[in-house]
Amino acid sequence: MGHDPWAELRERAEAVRTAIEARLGVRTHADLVEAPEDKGLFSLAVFPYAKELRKAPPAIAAEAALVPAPEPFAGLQAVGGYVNLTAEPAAFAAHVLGSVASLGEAYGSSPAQPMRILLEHTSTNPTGPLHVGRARNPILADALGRLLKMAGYPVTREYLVNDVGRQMVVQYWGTRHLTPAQVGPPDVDKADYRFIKYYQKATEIFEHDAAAKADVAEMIRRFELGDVALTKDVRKVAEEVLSGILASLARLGVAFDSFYWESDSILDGRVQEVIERLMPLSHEEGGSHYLDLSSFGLEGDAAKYFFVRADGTSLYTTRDIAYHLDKMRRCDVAINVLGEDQKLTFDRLKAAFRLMGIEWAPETVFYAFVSLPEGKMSTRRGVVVNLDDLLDEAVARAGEEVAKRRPDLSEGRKREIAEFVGVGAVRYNIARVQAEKRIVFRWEEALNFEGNSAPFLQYAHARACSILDRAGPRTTGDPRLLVHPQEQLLLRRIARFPSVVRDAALGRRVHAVAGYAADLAAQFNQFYRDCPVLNAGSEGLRGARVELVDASRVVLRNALDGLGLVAPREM
RNA sequence: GGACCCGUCGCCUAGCACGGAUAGGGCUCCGGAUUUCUAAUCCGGCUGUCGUGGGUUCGAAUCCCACCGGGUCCGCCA
Repeated sequence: MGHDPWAELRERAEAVRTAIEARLGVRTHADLVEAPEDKGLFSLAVFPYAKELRKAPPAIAAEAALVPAPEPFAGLQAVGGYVNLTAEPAAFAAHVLGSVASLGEAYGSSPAQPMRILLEHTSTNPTGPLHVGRARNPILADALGRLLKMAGYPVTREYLVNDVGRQMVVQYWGTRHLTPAQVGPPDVDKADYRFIKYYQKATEIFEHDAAAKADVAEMIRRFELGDVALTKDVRKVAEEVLSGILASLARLGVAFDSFYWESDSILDGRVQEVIERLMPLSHEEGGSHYLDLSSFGLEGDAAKYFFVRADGTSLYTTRDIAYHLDKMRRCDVAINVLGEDQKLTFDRLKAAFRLMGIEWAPETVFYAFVSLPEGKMSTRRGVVVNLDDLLDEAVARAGEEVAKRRPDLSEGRKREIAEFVGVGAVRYNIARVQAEKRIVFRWEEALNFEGNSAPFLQYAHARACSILDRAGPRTTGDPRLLVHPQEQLLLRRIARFPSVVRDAALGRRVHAVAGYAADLAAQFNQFYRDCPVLNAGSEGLRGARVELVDASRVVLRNALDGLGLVAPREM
């Protein structure tokens, strides 16, 4: 029994299609599609054959329906201009549950693939706390990483730490010249909140203090000319802030396998190597150098890719190239998850690679921004919702719900449930939307606990666990008894899971799994309503339903896990 | 100005790369369901010019063209 029952069914259905086309004697090819649920598993629209056969589609469908169909199909039905391939319910149930049983807890995952994937995401500048606008990056990317792993690919999740540049130096200058009293108390006693106060105060001071401004300008100059001690000191500040950011991400369930520090690439000479390599390809303008990318579909300023200033110092573009050359050595496929504001930047990077004669290029997944009803989030204008605030609020709200629903539980247990419900609600609400669609952040939507939400999925999982707890030791059931319409609909969803995961991973479409999971949970709830498990009519049916609930539990758990959500035993 | 992205019930959203059967969900609102496995559930009802106009096709939310509205970018910043 294979790992992917749906793919196997589709393969058999494709063979039926081939047989139909042979019987009709057509050269025209028609596509097999998944059928509407009340019409079978797959269906074939015969309209494309009509022209070649010069016959009416219903007549063609009737002729096509005479072709025999293999197990577990029941046969072909002609309906108008369509031929539908229906499943024989008992055989279908046995087929699906057999597949699940063969993989057990790992059902949904595909065989290991050799292609190494390096997934870079978040990589937000280590100057302060993460806000909700940026939080879409880790939520989306972490789920993508989980789904890729489930689809069989070895994935390394990497954070590019930009501990280089003027912004970092300004912040460092603040920590050296300003006192905690001057910058004021942070909103939260956490490194990312503490250090951003220095950055904010420093930029404020430069507006009216010319001496201070000159001082930091001098520091930036020293930094850019390669002052090693200064570079290392600045990095220490970045490390502190990063620890705060990582703590927030950890609460979301997001972790990294590696970190790439930009300062390292400068100190160990990798950036200098890139400059030397680009020089022969470059044009010079006032002592600085750039690549001309105008033959790659770029126009105007966008076509001038400056990589070294007149004083010989590097630009972020140079370090970007150094970074991606390094990445290229460490993986087969590099995926970067980025805000849509980075689109042109990456077009330029890819063009630069081609100019260098490099065939390889990183792949990009872009997402649109999360904005507030009043407009764009802006740290400078103070119009932001920090990720930590959102999580705190979500968990507090979840806590109220738990207190209402489960007064029987201990305080500690209630807190645990509130945590995964609140955090899950936030993750799900962002993961469920197509990346390229912009999201307007509204509290009432982000904290939705019913309908299409994480708690809805988690609840279905807890329900399944509860039934299994009460069911006691497993008895052998007969899967061929699972012919109730709700059972068949549930089995159909379970069957599709491995394909859904693979398609989502390969298409980099995380939201597809969110939609699938919600659909699965809804169907499980309908099955729950119509099909008693513990009090099923016979031992054989009871055993089979217990097995179906267990299969549902595995799929719900793995779907939740793929989205980075906790699958609770109770809530 | 140019490039790229988005535009589907009152609100949010799926479907669009591979065109097919009455365009699925969720929220809101109204009305129901609990001697049975967790009611964060389920059922019923209301709600749609798929931005607009053309084109291709037996068939268009889906493909093509134009336009409208919104977003993002076009630094020797990162």
